Amino acid sequence: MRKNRPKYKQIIEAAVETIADNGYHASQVSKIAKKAGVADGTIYLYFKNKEDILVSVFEEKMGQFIEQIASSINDKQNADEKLRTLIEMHFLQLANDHHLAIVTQLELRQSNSALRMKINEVLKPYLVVIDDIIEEGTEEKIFRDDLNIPLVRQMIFGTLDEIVTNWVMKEQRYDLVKQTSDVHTLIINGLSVKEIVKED
Amino acid sequence: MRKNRPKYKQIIEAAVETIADNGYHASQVSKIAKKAGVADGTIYLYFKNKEDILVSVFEEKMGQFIEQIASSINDKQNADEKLRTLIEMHFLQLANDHHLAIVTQLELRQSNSALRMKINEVLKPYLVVIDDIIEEGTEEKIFRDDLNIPLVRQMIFGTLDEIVTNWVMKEQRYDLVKQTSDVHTLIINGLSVKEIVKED
Amino acid sequence: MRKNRPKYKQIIEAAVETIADNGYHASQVSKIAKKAGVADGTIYLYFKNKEDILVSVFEEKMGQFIEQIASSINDKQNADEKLRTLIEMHFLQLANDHHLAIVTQLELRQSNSALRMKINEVLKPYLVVIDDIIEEGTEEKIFRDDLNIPLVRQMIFGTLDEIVTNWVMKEQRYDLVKQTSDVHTLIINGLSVKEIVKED
Amino acid sequence: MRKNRPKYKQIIEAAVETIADNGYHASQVSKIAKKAGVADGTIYLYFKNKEDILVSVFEEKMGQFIEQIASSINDKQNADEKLRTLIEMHFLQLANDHHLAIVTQLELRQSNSALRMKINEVLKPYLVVIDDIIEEGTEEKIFRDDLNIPLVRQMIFGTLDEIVTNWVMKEQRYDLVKQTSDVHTLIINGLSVKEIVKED
DNA sequence: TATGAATGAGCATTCATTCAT
DNA sequence: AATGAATGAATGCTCATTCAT
Repeated sequence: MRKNRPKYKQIIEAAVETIADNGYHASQVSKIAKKAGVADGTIYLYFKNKEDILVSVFEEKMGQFIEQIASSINDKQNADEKLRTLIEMHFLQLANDHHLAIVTQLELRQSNSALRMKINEVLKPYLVVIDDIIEEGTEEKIFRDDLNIPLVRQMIFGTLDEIVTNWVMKEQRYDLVKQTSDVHTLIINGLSVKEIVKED
Repeated sequence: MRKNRPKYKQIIEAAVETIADNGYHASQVSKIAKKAGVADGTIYLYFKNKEDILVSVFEEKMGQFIEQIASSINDKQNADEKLRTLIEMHFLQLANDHHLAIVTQLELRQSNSALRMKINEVLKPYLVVIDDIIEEGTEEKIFRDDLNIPLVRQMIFGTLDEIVTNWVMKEQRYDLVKQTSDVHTLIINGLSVKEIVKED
Repeated sequence: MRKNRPKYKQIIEAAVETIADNGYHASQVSKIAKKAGVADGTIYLYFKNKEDILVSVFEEKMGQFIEQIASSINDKQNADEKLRTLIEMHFLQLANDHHLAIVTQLELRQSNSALRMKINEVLKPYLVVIDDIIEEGTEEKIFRDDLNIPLVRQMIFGTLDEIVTNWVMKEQRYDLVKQTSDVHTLIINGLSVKEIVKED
Repeated sequence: MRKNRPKYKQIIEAAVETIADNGYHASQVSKIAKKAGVADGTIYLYFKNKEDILVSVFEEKMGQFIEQIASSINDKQNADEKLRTLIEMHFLQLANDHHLAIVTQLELRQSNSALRMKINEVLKPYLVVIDDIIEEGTEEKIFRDDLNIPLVRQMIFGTLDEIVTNWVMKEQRYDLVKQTSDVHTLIINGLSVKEIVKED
């Protein structure tokens, strides 16, 4: 299988680096090939075309990303803990791979709609993970039972995504992972003053 | 001032339509010129280059967008009402202008990072409006006083943005404005079950 | 009309020269543009694509070629004279334009089938001219009345074409036009010994 | 000798089929190798390069073609009969091998001039056969004694070639061999009305 | 102001050929 | 003898921008 051959991974890694360093539009196939240490033509033994490289980058990296999160969540006891872990792992993984963060948050968004449709497909399993947590929380009576699940999912994903994008655009100058707790609280409790409510 | 000359607005409108109809990458300067009813060269009497057209589109349209929201908020009594109004107006304006929604949520994101930085500049006044609401809510003791304001702003903006993008990608098949209340509740109260707390 | 603008003809001439000098496959668009003294992009203001340049070369040159022959034939008195004139003009014109001879006899034949179909279309009027002569000769009782016209036309065209091609491949080292009379006699009388018949 | 090894012939046959099915330009070496059931690299154990494959195709096929004609002619009594047989065999063989007809009349002509020079070399023995018939006819006083032999040969070959090419381009929809008699008469007697001559 | 013809830099992809196994 | 993965040179076309009119 082509995906197991060493050059496949070499090219994927080279693509991430090239895009992170030069930006999406300046990442010619020849540049990726050079960084991967293969000939231009070799690229086409492993990928159908340039778009296929980019989709594969996303598939490989996001596949790991999502698996990592899914497995970290597995041994958590309740939806609240799972949500906290999801946030933390989301931040942690991108904080640990600066190249990947730049590529996913900034560069790959410049792709045309066809490519972005494919990227959305790759993201679907992540959205399912989020949906499952919401449902579990509702069953555990930790979350409200009248939640509009797609909407909640969009809130969670939109929040995390925007936070990471801001962090990347601020050139990653602060600690992303440290925000986990605040973000978790915001999503769970919202802006309102709970204590006031409790004191009723 | 160039912005008051009739052709300036003609070109801006032509750009929005062209991008909405053809997509970002298929919107050549010549196509925009044709739709605006001017010669290609004329474009360059009003705009420095193609990027300048796109930034100006965003400035003009977002300027109105933000003003509209800011003025709607003005006569609301408290931060909670203001936030609800902001959400509603955000949704309402994009729901009322399909072209604009496609352009801002999908097409303009395909621009390179340099252009996106400039677009972020244009968005700043909107972010200030959000920040002000958060501060006001804190002062009114409606919101918690330990809120991390940039984080909250990112949550609010990221949530709204993601919701609108999903709606555009689902081809605007459902009523966006009807989601206002749910989104407002989510942001104010989060996912947690308040009633249990109240029943203490 | 684009065909009357001076650059159109410049490019056509440059294409003929370039192909004659470098051969069909080594005639890049950029080379043609350079010889025409225009930018590469200018080519595409006058021609749809590379194939369109080549078809146009053939159309222009063959158009003149055929017209020249047709008009020379006009004032000839009978089919025999017309045939002789056709042969002479066919040879004369190619003998007078070495570049054109190389291009039509050798280089343009390397084009793919799609292009050659179009080239055949351009040749059709020439074939009609030949057919008309054959019919006229039959009516004048100069030619036999049982002639298979398409076959005769193929004989005449095939003969002339093969003779010119041989001459081009022999690097045009002998006088092509001088062959007119021999060729004419061959086509009119064939190989057989007429005198024997006459002696009856 | 390489030509006797079984893979040599396999590759030749695969090349003819591939070219007939896909056209000259779409007949990559890898496609020929696949159809021949050998690895790409194996081709280069039997042929110097791609051009060598094509020349060899022509050599093999034309060798048989010419031999067939030469031997059929052998037992004919006079030049007239020999010429008729040559025409008939030329048509018959191509009519019997549609693949070969397409390859020789259309596809192989798309090769560059260098290859066509080599192909012409292969054809030389055929031209000699034609020359011999002409000379014999002259000696037998069947043909005129003032014939320009190269010219006559070009007429004969050009005529046959053009007729076959037309037949292939008309998708071989009529009976080529049935034309033998007409073509023979045309070449021997030309267009002219013999009876007029006789009346002298 | 306005025009629009002209410019020319930039790049994904194919495929004949090689060579380590 | 045979393989087939790897190579890398080579090119048509687009489109943002300019500038003579």
